[in-house]
Order: sequence, then C-alpha cells, then structure tokens
Amino acid sequence: MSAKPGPAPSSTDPTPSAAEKAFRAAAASPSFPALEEEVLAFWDEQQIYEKSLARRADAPTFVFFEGPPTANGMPHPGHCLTRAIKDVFPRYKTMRGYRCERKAGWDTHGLPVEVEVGKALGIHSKEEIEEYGVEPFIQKCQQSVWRYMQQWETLTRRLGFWVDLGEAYVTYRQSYVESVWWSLKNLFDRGLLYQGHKIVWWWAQGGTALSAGEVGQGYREVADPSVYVLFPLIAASDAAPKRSLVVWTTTPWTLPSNMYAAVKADLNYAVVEDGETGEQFVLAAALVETLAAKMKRELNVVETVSGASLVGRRYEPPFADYHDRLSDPQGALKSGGQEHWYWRVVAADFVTTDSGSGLVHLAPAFGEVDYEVFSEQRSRFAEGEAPDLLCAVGPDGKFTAEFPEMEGEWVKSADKALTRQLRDGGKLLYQEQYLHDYPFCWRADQDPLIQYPRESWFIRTTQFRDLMLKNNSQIGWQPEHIRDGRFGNFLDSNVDWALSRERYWGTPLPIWVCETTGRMEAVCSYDEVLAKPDVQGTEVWEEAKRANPELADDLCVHKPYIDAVTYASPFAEGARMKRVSEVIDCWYDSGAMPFAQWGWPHQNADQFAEQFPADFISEAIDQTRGWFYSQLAISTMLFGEGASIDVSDSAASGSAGAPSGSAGASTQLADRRSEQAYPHPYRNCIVLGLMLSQWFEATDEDGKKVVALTQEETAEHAGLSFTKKTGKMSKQLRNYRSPSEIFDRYGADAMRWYFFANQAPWNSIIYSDSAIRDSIPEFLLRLWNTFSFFTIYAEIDGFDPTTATDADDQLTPESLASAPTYRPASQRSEIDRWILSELNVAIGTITDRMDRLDNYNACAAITSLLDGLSNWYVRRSRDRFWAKDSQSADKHDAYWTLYEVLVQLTKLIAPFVPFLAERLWQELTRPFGDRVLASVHLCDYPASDETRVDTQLSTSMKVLREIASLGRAARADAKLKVRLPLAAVEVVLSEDTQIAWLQSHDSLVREELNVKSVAYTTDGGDYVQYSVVPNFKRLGPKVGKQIPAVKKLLGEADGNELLSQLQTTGTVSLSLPDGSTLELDSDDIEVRLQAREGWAAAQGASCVVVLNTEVTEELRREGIAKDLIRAIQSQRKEIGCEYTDQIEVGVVTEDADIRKAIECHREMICQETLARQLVMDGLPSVEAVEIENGELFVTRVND
RNA sequence: GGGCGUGUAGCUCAGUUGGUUAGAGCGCGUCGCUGAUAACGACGAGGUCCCAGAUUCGAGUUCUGGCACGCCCA
Repeated sequence: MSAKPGPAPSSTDPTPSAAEKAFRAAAASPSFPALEEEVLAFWDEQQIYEKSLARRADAPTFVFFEGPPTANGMPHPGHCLTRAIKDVFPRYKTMRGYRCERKAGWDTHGLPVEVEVGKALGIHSKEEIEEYGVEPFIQKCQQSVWRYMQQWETLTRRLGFWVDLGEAYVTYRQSYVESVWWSLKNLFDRGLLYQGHKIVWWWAQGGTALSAGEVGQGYREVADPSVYVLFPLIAASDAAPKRSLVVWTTTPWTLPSNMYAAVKADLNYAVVEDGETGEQFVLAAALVETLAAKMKRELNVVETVSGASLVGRRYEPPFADYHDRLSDPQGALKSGGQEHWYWRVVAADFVTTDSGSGLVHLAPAFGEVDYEVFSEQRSRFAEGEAPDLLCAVGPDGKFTAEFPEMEGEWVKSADKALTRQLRDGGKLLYQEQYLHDYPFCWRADQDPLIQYPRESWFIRTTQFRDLMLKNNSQIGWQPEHIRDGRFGNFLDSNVDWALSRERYWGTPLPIWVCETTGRMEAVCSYDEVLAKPDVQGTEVWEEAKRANPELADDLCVHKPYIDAVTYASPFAEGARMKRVSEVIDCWYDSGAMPFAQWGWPHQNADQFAEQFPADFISEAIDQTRGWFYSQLAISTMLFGEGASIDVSDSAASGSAGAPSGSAGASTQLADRRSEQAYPHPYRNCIVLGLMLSQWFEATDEDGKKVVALTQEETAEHAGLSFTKKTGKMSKQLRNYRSPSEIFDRYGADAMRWYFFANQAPWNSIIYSDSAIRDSIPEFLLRLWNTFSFFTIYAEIDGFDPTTATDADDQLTPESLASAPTYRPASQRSEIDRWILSELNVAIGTITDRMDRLDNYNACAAITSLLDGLSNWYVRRSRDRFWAKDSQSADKHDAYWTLYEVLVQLTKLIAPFVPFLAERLWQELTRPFGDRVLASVHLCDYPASDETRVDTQLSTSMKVLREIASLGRAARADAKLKVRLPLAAVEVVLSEDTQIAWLQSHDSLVREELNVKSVAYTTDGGDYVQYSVVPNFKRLGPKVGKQIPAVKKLLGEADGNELLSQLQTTGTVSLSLPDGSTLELDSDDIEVRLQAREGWAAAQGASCVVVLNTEVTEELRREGIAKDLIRAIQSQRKEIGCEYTDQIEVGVVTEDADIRKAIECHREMICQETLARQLVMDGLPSVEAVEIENGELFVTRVND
C-alpha cells in the first residue's frame, strides 16, 4: 500500500506548479486494488466522510437504519452485498443534498454467542454452564462478542462502506438494554405480556430448546416405527359391534399422553370389517385400499360416514394410566352443558389422507399443531373448567411417574416396548418402518430432539395483526411482491411472539415477581430498580466490579448480577420481589433499535425524533421473519394507533442522565405520528436475494471432491473433468473466494459494480471470481480507457480548463463556460451536441431510477452512456484530437465536451464505484489545485440540463449509427474490407423525415464506411421490395376483429404500389371482406423494406443500405495507400516512436500498383504518419520489414 | 404438506400499460482496427420465451392447471 494519499490537490502547496497544472497521460492499465488503497488512505487522512456529512449539517434528513450484524461471526461474501447496497443509497442521497447519518450497530446477544463460548470451554449443556458458573460464562460472552470485530471493520472500510463505526450502537450496552426494558414495561403495563406454554424443539440431554435455525441444521433421514393403533370407540350400547378408530403415529412414546384423535370434518371415513376376525375399523375412505394392501387382508366397507359425524365420539385411550387415575373428567362449557376433557374425536384442518389413516393421534405436549388444537378445546370450556395438559414425560426426556410402568425410561428407546404392549393388548393393527427426516441436536448428533412444552412469556402480537398489516401496506417494498406475498402472509398468520428464552446471555426480562402473591411488575431502568424500597443484592455486582475493575459496566443489567437484586414487595408485607429468570429473544433487541440505538426515551429525544422512521433499510430475504418483522411489530405496538406512550415514568424514576428533552419526547413523537401515522418504522426496504456461489467441481481418484474457482484453476488438476456448479456457499467445500482475496485481485469497485449493475438486487446473486473479474473490462476499464484517451491528448495539446476563470468548486458546466475557448453547445459540432444530449438524458434517467431505489436500471443508464461516449463519441472524434492545429475552435469544442462529460460522469458514478470516481475526480481537477472540492463525494449530484437535451438529434444519430452498422454488414457480406474505399452507397429509407438531416451530416457515414458519397432516398424500387403491415397498436383498437383481414389484404397487395398511393393521396383504401371500406393513413401502417437479390445490401428496421461495389483503379490505389499507412503506423510503434515523433520512410518495391499508389497519395501518407520524407529506396542502417510485394523502412528523425 | 419466488440464447440476466423481426453482457465464430494498443471495434451464428389449456384480432407479458428448481415455514 502506498503511504501517500492519492494525487489530490496538495495542501502544502496551494498554487500548483506548471508541471502539476497540466494533465498527464494516465497509465494504460491501472491496478485498481492499489488505486483503491490510495484512495482509502486519502479519505482517512482528509476525513472526507466526516466532511461529506458536515456539508449537509442543515440539510433535510434521509434516515438510514443499520440492521445490526453480529460481530461474533466471520463476515462472508453475503455481507459484502448488503453492505454495498447500504452504502450506495446514502452516498447518492448525500450528493443529492440530504443529511444521511449512518450509525453502525452490532447485535451481541443470543445463543450463537453462548455456543461459541461453550465451544471454547469445551462444554455445551445448560448443566455444564451452571457448573462452570454463570458469572464467568457471561463475562466470556461479553468478550467473545468482539471476536471478529477486526475483520468486520477491515471489510467495511475496504468495501468503501461509509458508516459511523465509532458511534455504533451495541445491544448489550446498559443504555440499549434499558430502552428495551422501557418498551417491555410499556407492553407489560398494557397487559400485552403473558405467560403460557410453548411447544419447542427440545434437546432433552442438554436441557435446552433449540432455535428453528439450529433444528434445521440437524435433520437427517431415519427409520422410525410407523404404527397403526386401534382406539376402541365407546359404544352407545353393548349390542353394537366393536368398532375401533385406526390411528397412525410414528412416535409411539407419545401415546401414553394421548388426549384426542383428530379427523378432518369434510373427509369421508369408511367403517370396514376385517374378513378374518370380523372386527370393525374406522379410517379415511381413501386409504382403505392402501392399508388393506399393506396388511394383505381384505377389508370390506360396511358403511361410509363423514368426518363431522365422528366428532365428539369417545374412545378408550391406548394406555389406561391417566384414565385410571383421573377417571374420565368433565368440565362445564361456556355454551352451557358438560363435555369430557379427554379422549374424544375432534376436527382439525391439518388432517390429510397423504399418509397414515386419516385419523391423527394428538398428544398436545409433543406437537405444536396438536397444542393448537388443545388450546382451541380449552377455549370452549368455562373459566376454571378447562382440561389440563397431559404430559407423561419429564424435561430430561424420560417417562415420569405419570406413566409408572416405564418411569425413568428414555422415550425414544421405549418405542419398541410400547409397541409390544399394544400388540399384546390387541391394539396394534399394523406396524412397519417409516423413512423420514427427523431433527437431531446439531451439537450432539446422536441425540434426537423431541417436541416438548415449556413455560414461556408471550407478547400478544396477534392483537396487532390488522394494524401491522395496515402498516405494512404503506411500506415501499422492493420487490413489491414481498408486501402481499411473503411478508404479508407472514403477518396474516401471526401468532403471539414467544419472547422468553431460558438462557443466560441476553437482555434480562425486566419483570420482578412477588414471592408470596405471585404478582408482578416491570421496570424500565436499572435506576428504577435501585429506587425501590429495601433493595438488596446489588453488592454482587459491586463486588465483581471491585474484584475486576476491567469488567464492562454494562454487565450490571445482565445475569447473574441483575438476578441478585431484590426488593420489598408492594403486594405483601414482608415479601420480596425477585426477577423472573428468563432472558428475551434477541430478535426483540434488534427490532427495538429505532429507539434503543439512541437510548430513548431515557435520553436523546431529539435524535430519535429526527431519525425515526427510516427512509431506507435493506437486508436479505431471510430477515422477513427476523428484523423486518421485529421492527414492524415493536413499532406498531409502541407507536401505532391506540398505543399510549408515556415516558414520564422513566423521568420520574430518576433515571441517570434523563435528558431535559425527555419530557417533550412524547409530544414530539406524537406530532410526527399524526403527520405520518404510517408507514413506520421504515418507509422503504430493499429485500436482497440469496447469495450463491459458482465453481468448478470434480472428483479425484480417491473419490474426493476437488474445487476450482476459475476455469484456469481447473487446469492445475490434469486429468480431472470439471463440471460447472451453482449453489450455496459452503465452508467445507470452500467453493467461494474470500472477500479480501477479491479486493486484492480485482478491487472493491469491481465487486460493487457487479452487484449493482448485473441483476436486480432481489434476484439471487452469484458470487463468483469470474463474474466479478468480468465487470472490470466491461465497465471500469472502458471508463478508464476513455479517461486515459483524454489525458493523452490533453497533455499533448496543453488543454487547460483553468482558463475558465469563474469555474466553481464543483466544475459545473455553467461555470466552465467562462473560459474564452468555451463555446456554447449550440455552436459546436453535431457529435458534441449529441453526446451532451445523451449525457443529460442519462442524468435524468439515473436520478429518476435512484430516487426510486432502483440501482439496477440506474447502472444500465450509466453503461449505455459510457458506451455512447467510448464507442461512438470518442471513436468518431479521434481525428479532431489528432488535428494539427491545437488551438482550433473545433478542437477546443472537442476538449470542452469530452472534459465536461468525463467530469459529470465521474460524479454520476461516485456512489457506485467510489474509489475509481475519486481517482478520476482528482486527475480531472488537478489543474485547478485546491480551488475545487477535494473529493468527488463532496459534490452535488449532477442535475439534468434540459436545454441540452435534443431528442431529435438522438433519434437521427440512432438512424445514422444504424446506417453505419448496416454498411459494415454489407461490406462484410461482399468481402470488401473497410480500408478499401468505395465510390458510393445508397441508403433507402422507409420515410423521409430524417433525410434532410442525414444529408447535411453524412461525413460521419462517409468516414465510417470509407466511401466517397452517400445518397439518401425513399424511392428505392430498384433495390428494394416494399411491404406494408398494419400498425397493430393503433389499428387494433380501431378495427378489432378485422385485423387479420387487414393484414392479409396488405400482405397480398403490391407494397410498392401501396406506397406510391400513400405518397400521392396520403391514404390507402382497402375493401374489406365484409363489404366495408377502410381508409388508412400513414400512421395506421408500417412500411417495411427488403433488399432485393443481387445487391450488396443490408437491411435494418427502417432502412436498407446498398453498396456500389465497383472498384476503380483509383479506389484500388487509395486502398493500397491506406494499407501502407497502416504498415508504417505499426512500424512506428514497433520502433518506439512517441505520438509526436517525426519519421522518414523508405519503400522498396517492384510492384507498379504500389509505386503508383505512393505517387498519387504521397501527401496523405506523409501527413497521416508524420513522415518528413518518403523515398522509393531502402534507408541506411535501418532494418527492413516485409510488406506485401516489397520492403518497408521506417526510422525516427532526431532534431 | 403450506406459502413465496424463479423458469427467456452455451452462461449470467433484461424485457414497460398485451401489438406481430424477443434484447444485453460474457462466451463462441469470422473479420477489422493498430496514435485509447497487454487495448479496441464490427459483423455473425445461437431461442419450442418450462409444458398444457384458456382469454384475445393479437400472449414472453393476463388467467387456470401442471412440471422443475430455489427459499421460508411446517
């Protein structure tokens, strides 16, 4: 890395020396990574980011929220994308005049941290953690949070993501925790927090619940018993035949805890009779045959009944223990009457006939859907009359005394014995093995997980479902389908938020419970607890701090210290208030960031009022149920309609540092809310797609997978055949390059541009070495070459933009106009006006797209502008830059035009590729020294100058470019290379609107096609066959069903005749088959041309270009001269001539054509090659080069 | 099993309110240029727009039903 900053205007020397003042030719192919490192150093040194914010100190805000990543994990390529997207819009908005603060943030709580620490300590169960000690464990967690901080900061900086890392919010900080506490207290006081059961995936051996993500990791295919069990129905009378429900399950160990059997109400059930035993069974009609086939028995249908008719029927439970102990309890229903608590048939929608018997065994303790049915059932009973949950299994996964015969047995190993018991009791109809995916603990992969009920705290989010939906409807989602699709559906099926976690490292639930009465209250800050009567236990923290003064003060609000704090109960004399033991879901932490990042409402009322809601956030799609939801839910509950925000209690509690603005916070926010009740907490959200990798994979002779990241790398493994793969990134396969390698090889701009310009951000994005590498020549290098071209000639000609004495510090086009050599665009040549028009059209498009958060199409507009600049403007203007007279008006026009476009383009690309833009800015503004802004990122984004847009010219130029392209195609077809001049081309157009313009500007075509003359005509009957087709868009609505007839008539008619009719009368009349007549004017039809056979011609959409293929002697000689020029030029380069060096040329040949060509075109040859002399002889001590039919000698002339 | 998304050239992707010759970049082929030159340019080949129905004068685009893949949830 260079120690020096980029070649910015030097601060030590305010007046640049003459040498510094001039442009200097730029390196042909720069090292982008090295360039970027220089720019980074420059930004740091000059504090450009800080300056960019300071310039907008009083500007309107554009609010950005950083979704906090966890610094506990290594940053990976996916983070590059989110961070790049999070960077480009704030940069853009800043240039557009907004103040966009970018407060970083870190998510620091939760199980992943505990797991990391556990790994390091070699422990993983909760027991082991308790044994180790919660206090040292928590301290280790706090330290572990910053494990990869260095890598994160490096990545963030290197990618060019401008964000205030120094001011980052951190979820474990006391102020953050207290904001979260405040919000929870608010919910608690409003009765929105409650305790209930939650069925979780439970790791019995470790005594802990697993998160969905963890469960997902541990699925693997296993064979479980699949049993069809008989539940004998309790018959209405003894006379009735014995009937049993056929119930299917793959978890026999849950049968002792059976509570119900479920049917689907609208399904048909068959009563079948076993041909051998005469027993009767009930199962889904659709599954009778399947089961009969399995059992190899005949099952005769006796009767068919509906599922609904089975509902309410009672049966004998498969194991009688509960039944024996509880007898058969009943309870009063809300609707009046009595109902049995257990062992009856209920209806449930999730029942299907896809597998099993169409009758489902419900053990609500061990299944989430089962539990929902149970809750439904409970709700039917009157207060105090509802059934209790049956659960014969302990948290250790072993049967309890509720199922005495197997007490202490691990449930999963009880399946066999249970099945045997069922068979012995005649209750097993059929048994087989069933292959399915079942989750195991990812930390102990021999331990199967079970679903198990746990006490949990919930937030009553369901109460806010409609408000959240209403809120969601106002969010600007990118892509839009998220709103009514994935996110909308998710909100639609909202269930109460299971908030608590029985873990250690998290925000403690701020609820204290009275040990005597069980009554509870919530607190909103540490100080509020301290202010309670007769507080005890604070010494635990104080001692810890004394013993280790390094301890982060924030830990005082964490376990185990906060757990030790108790106070006198206001509910019962002499009783103590103790905190509940749980911590909360860390998604709640992140969702609280809009206010918690400021410590609001305990402090920073102004910041919060100003920075809420966000104008823009972005994360990947996996956050729909994560951060997108947690933010929306929390904001809706706290700030939405009907919420009451009372921050006075926080002030009253004497919260340390409660700001003076705090009292006003409530009203301020309310005002803001009434202005814009919706949407919040974020107005716009870009949902990013998945990040995939692409690599080459082969299998070696040992059957091991070999991965190569590029085609080239595959060559290192001779003999293996590689296939290209696209898929998820895998640490084990190492099928992707680390971001830092990409930065070192190709640079951050290459990666950024690839992300921004190659696909809409919500598509899955492929992160591959080659894809990123390819964005260099496609865009970065092409732009650099164009810039380099400019500097080469600006240096030669001494172009000096500082002659614009009124130039402002951003070099706006208007201010450059003060230069004496600067002519208004209207006086410049066509091509200058054209590129300026294209520039201003592009500016309009780019700003329009970016304002709509559409980076993809903005980039497309930039690319096409660059294409026009590089492939047409510069190419067609080359000879203007080569022209001898360095002071001609035309040359000045060319310089001013190219300079302006480059300067504007540099600003346009600044948010996207900030490094290259910075370097270009510094190079382009070098002559101005420190009269201009030090960084392009301090500039305003260009505004489109409508007066420079000339749509007519754009259209005409498009036709012209098409003509040139067609001419080349025709030449290629006729095998007449471009260096050979031709006498004429004729261009046949379908309409005359462009002809006048084309005629007056045909030098471009003549040069481009190397022809002596161009003629334009609409009357090309000799070369062209005309045909006429309807203009469907216009005629469709007009004639409707007649369209096919019109098309047919026009197609059959002689096109040439129709055209002449149209030209003379202005209309064409058609007699339709239905007898009516249709008059068509020129807008109703479209004329198409087709080149006739036998001409060297090429056809496009609107014209045909016909070549005159006759090659005269004269033309042939000119062609030879041009060949010779090319040979001399090539030799100039070979002997190392500078652009301006003069040469002498000698040609030795016997070829009469060559001699003649030189004779005729001596002047042109000398001029083009800067030859002082051209002799028909060898040159002394100069080596000859072979040319066709002769030898060529070229030598530099020294002055 | 449910929800959502995707399916267009060898590859990666665009494709506006439905309008009749479906585009770009890369790759490939041919050629050109040789004073932007370890670049650059032009031209060309390459398509059952996943399948099947429906609506319509007209469907890559709208609707219905499938198929495949991906993600999320169960």
